[in-house]
Amino acid sequence: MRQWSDNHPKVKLLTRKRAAILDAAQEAFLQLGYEGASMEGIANAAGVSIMTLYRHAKCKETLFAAIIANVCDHSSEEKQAELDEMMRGPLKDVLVRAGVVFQEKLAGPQIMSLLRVVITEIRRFPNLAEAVYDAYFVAWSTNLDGFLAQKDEFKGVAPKTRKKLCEAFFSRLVGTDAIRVLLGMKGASAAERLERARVAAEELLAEVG
Amino acid sequence: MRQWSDNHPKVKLLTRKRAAILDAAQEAFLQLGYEGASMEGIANAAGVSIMTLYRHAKCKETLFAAIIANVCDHSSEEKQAELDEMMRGPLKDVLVRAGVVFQEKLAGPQIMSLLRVVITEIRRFPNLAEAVYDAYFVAWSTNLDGFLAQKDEFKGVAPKTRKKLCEAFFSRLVGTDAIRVLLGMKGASAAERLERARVAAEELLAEVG
DNA sequence: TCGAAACGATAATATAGGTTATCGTATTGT
DNA sequence: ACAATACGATAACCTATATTATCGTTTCGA
Repeated sequence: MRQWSDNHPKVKLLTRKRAAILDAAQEAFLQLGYEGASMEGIANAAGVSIMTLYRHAKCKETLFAAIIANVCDHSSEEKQAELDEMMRGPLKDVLVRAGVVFQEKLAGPQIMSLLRVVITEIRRFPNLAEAVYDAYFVAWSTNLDGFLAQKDEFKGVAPKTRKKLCEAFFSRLVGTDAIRVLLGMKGASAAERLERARVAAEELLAEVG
Repeated sequence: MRQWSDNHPKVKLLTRKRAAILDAAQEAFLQLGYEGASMEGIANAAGVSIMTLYRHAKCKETLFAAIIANVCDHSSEEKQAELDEMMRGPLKDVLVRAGVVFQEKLAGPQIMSLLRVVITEIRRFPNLAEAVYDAYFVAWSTNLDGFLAQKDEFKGVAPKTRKKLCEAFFSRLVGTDAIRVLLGMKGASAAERLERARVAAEELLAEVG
């Protein structure tokens, strides 16, 4: 049987054991980190023996890399579906809504766990960092850029400028709140996030009259 | 001889061995993280034997906690000195200058290493996170607040409002740049940081006419 | 100078966890 | 049903590293 390191980009779930291992490993790595998660613990959580775990995954490192890559891919895919529903209504409402959701997701356990574990392991897995950044921050910016490109208000804006505006929009929404949540402290309130999104939206729209 | 866990707040450097251990431990922990740094490695780097290391530090955990606390204290102290020189000239210039320095220090190796290691170890050392946040972000905000309190432009501003404005000022300067640097990616350019500081300064000053 | 305290070298202890080997059983596809 | 493959249980191996014990030597203050 082929191992995950052989078919790198897409991890196929051939059997239910494979899926169980994938789930358990993802849970363990995101929850406990690379060093904190043990192969034995992952095997137990998946309901398989250690040997079965090793028959599917070459070693801990490749398993970890496959899991993180998989989480990034999955994150990008499901974002696309959400965005279609989010991008309806008046332009400013869309921006504010997107800004709030962006902040909530960023402070949520999924992305935060991902950021923490990848930040911790930049030495061991230098290439994963950019993948995670792309999967969240670049993805949001790119999606908003594609949306704005179809709006009349942005007909006269150069693509490069439009891209910069999108990046600045989301960059403005990070703030010390992201640091606070990364440090395990309580994040901003819903009201604060809404207000921040409003200001960022107004700032963006001010650029196009 | 007393150990560091006995006199918690201030770690006195009684002997040159103590200082060497403190330096080596700080270097190792910030560079390699808590798990990545070994007691043997610290002892070697300090030029002492492992036994001497253990005679000064009760265990690895207390050593780590003492080091991080010490770094936070030292960081706050030296910030005060820099600020006195920074806070001269026209108000807007001061704000822009402070904004740029804040961003540069934040993206610098000192603070970034500190953030990374504390983010990694929030489970084991839950109380250190807030100490680090206070030592950098709260300290900057508090210092700016104290400075603005003496300015005529802020005579009519309520202290609570002024405090919020300071927090918002620095929060605006974090952005995705901080995440990028935490992930080991290249940060913003000097020009981008200057421009961001300018906008944040204008936004702050707009609140007081 | 003298005795107490600090120091160094070394070894031993203890634990944790990644990885592999073996061998017998269960599952599965044809 | 049968052969190939997957699976499980167990043990063993190996490494790294925190921590302690011992004992002889050095340093330093009174």
